[in-house]
Amino acid sequence: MVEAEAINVDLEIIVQGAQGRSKPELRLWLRMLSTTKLISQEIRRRLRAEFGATLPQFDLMAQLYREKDGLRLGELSKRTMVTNGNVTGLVERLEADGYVQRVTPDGDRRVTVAKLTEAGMTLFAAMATAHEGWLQDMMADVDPRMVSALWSEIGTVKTSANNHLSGAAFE
Amino acid sequence: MVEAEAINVDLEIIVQGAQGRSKPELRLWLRMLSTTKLISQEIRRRLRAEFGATLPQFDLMAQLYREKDGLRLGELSKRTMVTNGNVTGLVERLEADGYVQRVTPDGDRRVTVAKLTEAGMTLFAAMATAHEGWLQDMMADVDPRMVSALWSEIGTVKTSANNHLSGAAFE
DNA sequence: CACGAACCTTTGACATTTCAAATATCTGCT
DNA sequence: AGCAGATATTTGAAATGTCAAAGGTTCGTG
Repeated sequence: MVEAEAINVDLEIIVQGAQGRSKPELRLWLRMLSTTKLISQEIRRRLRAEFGATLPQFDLMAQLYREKDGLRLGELSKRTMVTNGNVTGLVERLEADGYVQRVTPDGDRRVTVAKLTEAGMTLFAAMATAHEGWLQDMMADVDPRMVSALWSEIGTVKTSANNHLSGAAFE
Repeated sequence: MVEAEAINVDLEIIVQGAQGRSKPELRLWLRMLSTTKLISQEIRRRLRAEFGATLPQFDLMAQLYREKDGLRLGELSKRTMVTNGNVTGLVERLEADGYVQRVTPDGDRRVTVAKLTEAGMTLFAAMATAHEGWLQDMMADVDPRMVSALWSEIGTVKTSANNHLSGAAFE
């Protein structure tokens, strides 16, 4: 009944829109958005299926994994691009699951530092390996040179966007 | 105290990670993700500030805007890449606000078709114009040729990802 | 026509998300 | 010491998000 190819084609047409009369920047944006959504959802599915974890949890643990001494919640918030209040809940649940530990340093009692536990490190290491594989798999049909080129070009986009944020640039 | 440039640089370093030893596909993915997050958040802020609307609402209305006869909720779900259950609530709220109308066609009573109201069309038209401008603004520092190139290259990535989804490809 | 399979949407349980307001703590200045 | 302002986190309300299960409805076939 339903074939994979038909689905893919539909998705592309659907998200892009039947008409091609939009400005190039808009077209690019819509394609960036649908592509990251597509890949994100696949990663989400696999994280859930294979590790019982969510993508935000994975992201958060990734930051803690490379800072063995832990990070303040505010730092975590910036690095994961997630709001403060959100980090609170994420860390709470990860702590309940035993993957993260919270400590308030003596020097400054306003601060909470989150750190991976042993179990957290073990779990993350496994997830990270799988995660990297999934990405290589999903990008298998993209020429390595294109991967590099894209990395650099998207950097340009990012810088441009960063320089045109409403709150930034001056003040 | 806090300068915009410093923020931007930090963000880049932070999200990318201090070490550059990951596989190119992973690096590209992280950069795609952080860039779309950055732009999404800016669009979200502006939609909220200028129109009191949310990004998912905008996305949903965009689909309805180009299908004047309306769409079934299942279709909406596919096009917005959002789950069925989620669409239910989104449409409910938009209906409560008077921007969308729900109808069950006579032919098939399982189906619900969502349609923009007059107010919905008016609002969306205004948002769409602004939205397109924001994107041109945020991508102002990207060479038009690069915009085109990116559009096409990201298409390759998308196709590749689509062909390597867990559920797709065969069966 | 009846019944089981397929289809479409909703519901319910949770997790994530944002924003704004509230808490708590620290710092600098007088 | 003491207080205003800056910092850091939590909380609360509302929206969005997923998934799985439940509700209806329609369809094909016996």
